[in-house]
Amino acid sequence: MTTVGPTGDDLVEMLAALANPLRMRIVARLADRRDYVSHLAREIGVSRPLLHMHLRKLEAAGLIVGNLELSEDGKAMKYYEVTDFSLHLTASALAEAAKTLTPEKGPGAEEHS
Amino acid sequence: MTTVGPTGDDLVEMLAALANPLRMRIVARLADRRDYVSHLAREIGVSRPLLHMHLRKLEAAGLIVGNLELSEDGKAMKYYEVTDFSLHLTASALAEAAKTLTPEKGPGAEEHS
DNA sequence: GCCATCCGTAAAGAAAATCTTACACCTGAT
DNA sequence: ATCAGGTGTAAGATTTTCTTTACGGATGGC
Repeated sequence: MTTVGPTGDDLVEMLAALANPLRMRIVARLADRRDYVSHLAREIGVSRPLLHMHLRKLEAAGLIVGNLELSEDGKAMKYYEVTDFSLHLTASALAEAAKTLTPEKGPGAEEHS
Repeated sequence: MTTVGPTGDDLVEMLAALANPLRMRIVARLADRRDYVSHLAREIGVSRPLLHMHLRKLEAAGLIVGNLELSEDGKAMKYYEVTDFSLHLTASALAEAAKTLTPEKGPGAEEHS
């Protein structure tokens, strides 16, 4: 059985994206229905710049996707929606992912010539 | 179907604990076999105080547990091992968890008497 | 006594994440 | 022209997380 899943680094990024109350709420809202930035900001009660930042992080992790659309009255609106992610986290799954983590930036242990 | 799972806040804590390369490696090691602090620190190549801090975070999240034991030669050694956690992360699972998140510390929206 | 192993923590510095405020741009309606 | 609504981003203050360095205490063997 080789489910492959995301690399260790990608997994860390996804987990980091979800490990925040505000972002968890954002995902929850978008899971119910897609929405555009300004409206979502009002719904959740956050400033637009702040929401923008969190959306970027969620999108970078591949948990949501946004695309710019034009409303009938010509306004440019960016709609976000969740992707079909599904992560099963167990100790062994983590062990598997850990194998593909970028090696830590050590103090440059000298490689002999 | 009511799988209940952890509360939103607990889930955030667990995800935050796992969303770190070093801690992911720690869990990976402990998933293979339990170990005590000093040895684990040498294996992973980290200072003991640093490892200690990460272990605390993982334990606080309920992902690992440690207990102090006495080796034959009388040394006190703290052994850590992983717990049987299992988290299934999907958009709807997140939406469910988000319902039990602690309300944000708002600027104290006045409660009318 | 002195050294080696184990345990822990406190204090201070470096780095990263979070949040606010302010700005700039575009479109349609008044 | 001005306003209302949408978009985005940049700079700075604040907070949290990560990391190092320096301590302290306990045990057993030389």
